[in-house]
Amino acid sequence: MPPIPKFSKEDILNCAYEIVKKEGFEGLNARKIAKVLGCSVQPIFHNFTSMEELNKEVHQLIYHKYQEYMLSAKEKEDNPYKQMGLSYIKFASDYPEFFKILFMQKTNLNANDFVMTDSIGEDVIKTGQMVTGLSYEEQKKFHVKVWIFTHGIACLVATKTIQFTKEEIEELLAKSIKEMLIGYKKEKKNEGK
Amino acid sequence: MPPIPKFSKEDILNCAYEIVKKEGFEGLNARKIAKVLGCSVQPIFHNFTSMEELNKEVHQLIYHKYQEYMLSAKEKEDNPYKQMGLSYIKFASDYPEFFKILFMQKTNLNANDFVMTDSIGEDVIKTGQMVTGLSYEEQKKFHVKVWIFTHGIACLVATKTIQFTKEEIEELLAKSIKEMLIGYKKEKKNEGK
DNA sequence: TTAAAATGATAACAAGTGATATATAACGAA
DNA sequence: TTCGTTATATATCACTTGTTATCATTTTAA
Repeated sequence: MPPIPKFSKEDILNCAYEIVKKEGFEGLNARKIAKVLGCSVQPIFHNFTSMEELNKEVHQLIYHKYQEYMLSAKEKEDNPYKQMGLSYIKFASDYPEFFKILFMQKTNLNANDFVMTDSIGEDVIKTGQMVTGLSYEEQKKFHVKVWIFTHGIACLVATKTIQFTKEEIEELLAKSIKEMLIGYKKEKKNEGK
Repeated sequence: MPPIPKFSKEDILNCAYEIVKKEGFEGLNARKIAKVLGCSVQPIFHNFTSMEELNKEVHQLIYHKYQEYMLSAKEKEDNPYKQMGLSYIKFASDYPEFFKILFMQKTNLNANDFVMTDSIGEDVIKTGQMVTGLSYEEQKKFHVKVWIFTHGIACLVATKTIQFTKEEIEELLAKSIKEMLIGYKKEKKNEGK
């Protein structure tokens, strides 16, 4: 009995997602979605009870995109630990607005979602151990330092403060981690004395 | 002939500064300033041609506050290079909203203001050399890595993703830089071979 | 063909914000 | 004291954005 919908919930979500990708949530509002889709605001408020609800669903899409990047890295044959850092930075480079939303605008909330927390699962530490040869506890400590460094690069990339090529970043990260590991081991040895 | 002004330009600027300190520019508008000062919006638009102009002046105050932190570090007797990193992080901790405004929200503009650029003056490199004993060119390269790490911590502090004590941060930074330096030197030696 | 159902367009309301027109009052020079 | 100057309050306009009321239209079961 009802007419065939012209604008599905998915259409609207995708449209909103693209807007946020370019302009962040600041650039998102009901009328802009409508304009891009070529409709009125009605289909939006038909499919979502409020803009807040729509924002939440877009936020989930963004988080899924992030997870996609990190999962693909984890599954790589060649040094998945290193790949995760590179993926984190690549995400910041490919989707700077998303990166800012997820990791640069929080104040208190969602501490659980942080890369440090959600990437520090047993498997990540073990993956790291394969590279470093450190004990589990040592790897945990070292991991924090590596992630701080990686996060630093990613933040600079997301804000376009530095504009390194993929190759430059790869070299910078690889070299730095290597050096950090050498220093870490050396200092550990000294402590033992 | 004119009545004595009740609300000076300075009053208004200070009030705006305090609001931005707590809530960022998102929380700043003419009516809120007026409410806090206990006046109408007239004194504001009397002293400033537009909110945009007021925002710019607040932005300058914020940048001055940042410079204050960095200058005080530079002047310290004890390891000014290390103090600069700590000051950068302390600024992020004391004024998270200011830090976000200056270093976490840029897209293209103000690349000149970046810590990497404006802290990489000759004196900073030389200050660093006193600690590391590296050559000028080497110190420059090493400096970038140290600042990326420092920036990483500062970003995490500003977003309250990590809530380390001053002592924990001091130890983390000092240890990490020490390790990075050891690794850097070691790798340099290997390259020489 | 008709009617129920609900999609979508139009228009409008409400709240928030920048900005301004107007009136008032304070202040000091004359 | 009077008057010109101008700081301030009040009220208002303009615009943006979330949201909704109203109505026309579409679609299909009967």
